[in-house]
Amino acid sequence: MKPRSHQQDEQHLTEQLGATGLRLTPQRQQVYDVLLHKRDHPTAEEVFIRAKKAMPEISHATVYNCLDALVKSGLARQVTLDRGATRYCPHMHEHGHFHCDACGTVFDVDLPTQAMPLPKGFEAKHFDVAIHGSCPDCAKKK
Amino acid sequence: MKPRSHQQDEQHLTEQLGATGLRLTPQRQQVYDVLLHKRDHPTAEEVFIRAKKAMPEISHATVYNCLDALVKSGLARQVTLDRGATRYCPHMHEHGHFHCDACGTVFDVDLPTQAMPLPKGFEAKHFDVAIHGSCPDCAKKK
DNA sequence: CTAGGTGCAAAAGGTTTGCGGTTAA
DNA sequence: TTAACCGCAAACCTTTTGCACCTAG
Repeated sequence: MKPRSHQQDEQHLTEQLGATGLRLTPQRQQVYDVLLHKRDHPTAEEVFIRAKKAMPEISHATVYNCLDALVKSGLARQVTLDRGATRYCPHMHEHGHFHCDACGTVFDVDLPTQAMPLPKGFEAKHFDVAIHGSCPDCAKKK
Repeated sequence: MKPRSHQQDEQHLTEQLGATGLRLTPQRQQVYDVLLHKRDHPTAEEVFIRAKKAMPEISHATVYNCLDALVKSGLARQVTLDRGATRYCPHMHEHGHFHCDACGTVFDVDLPTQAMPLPKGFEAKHFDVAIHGSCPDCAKKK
């Protein structure tokens, strides 16, 4: 995956929102920037905290609204790893998430989901794969 | 997978709880019965409602406690399909869940998780695979 | 006797909603 | 002008916790 330039990100954001009938607002731009800047699968609360640094008046409700707008526009994805808060990921191609039980880090992993055989008649639209275990660093330390 | 008889289920329950240092109580037995009886991946609330029919004095807290006990003893599994309530499944071999977006039904599906290639150094303990799409019936109706 | 289990009610996350006010097309 | 959006606060839903009582080992 080739990284997009900042300008391209900006344009992509406007286009994708527009195609969904949504406006580009400073808040949505800010929330998207937060997601792109550090791709560590933050929760809505973490996005809120980071966005608040650049935009102190932003509210929880707006962060949720913006994240929803990004998800609806195909610019971000919700990631559910456990019963805790939903995490967000701006990495849009089909992939899974590896969660290290020891250090808590979430890694993006490519997975051959097309190769997963389903019983006859089932039509899959989206695979949500969460893998729990130890990341290389933590596996070594054990 | 060959189904266990009622008596075998009972014995299995006692053994597995015992091995985890937990007691067999009427409530835990009841909750386990609910899970075994209709394997439709109920939420804790649904388990509560069903258990309450046979045991009207049972409480929410106890249902959560019992479900935890079953999970800890390896008799049931938590299933997370969306941001909604956690579902429970007494089907213990490694498998995934197919969620039909149209009718809401959850299907157990066998998956070759061993075949999923992970980057070097990662050690997987558990795969949590949720697939969203249309089940055969709903796919036909479209 | 004492550790574990139960039921109740209150609290604790995480997320959504209602509403008055603001802004962009 | 009007539909979309914002911020705030309250509501909501799911799950956890504190506590008094009970029961099995």
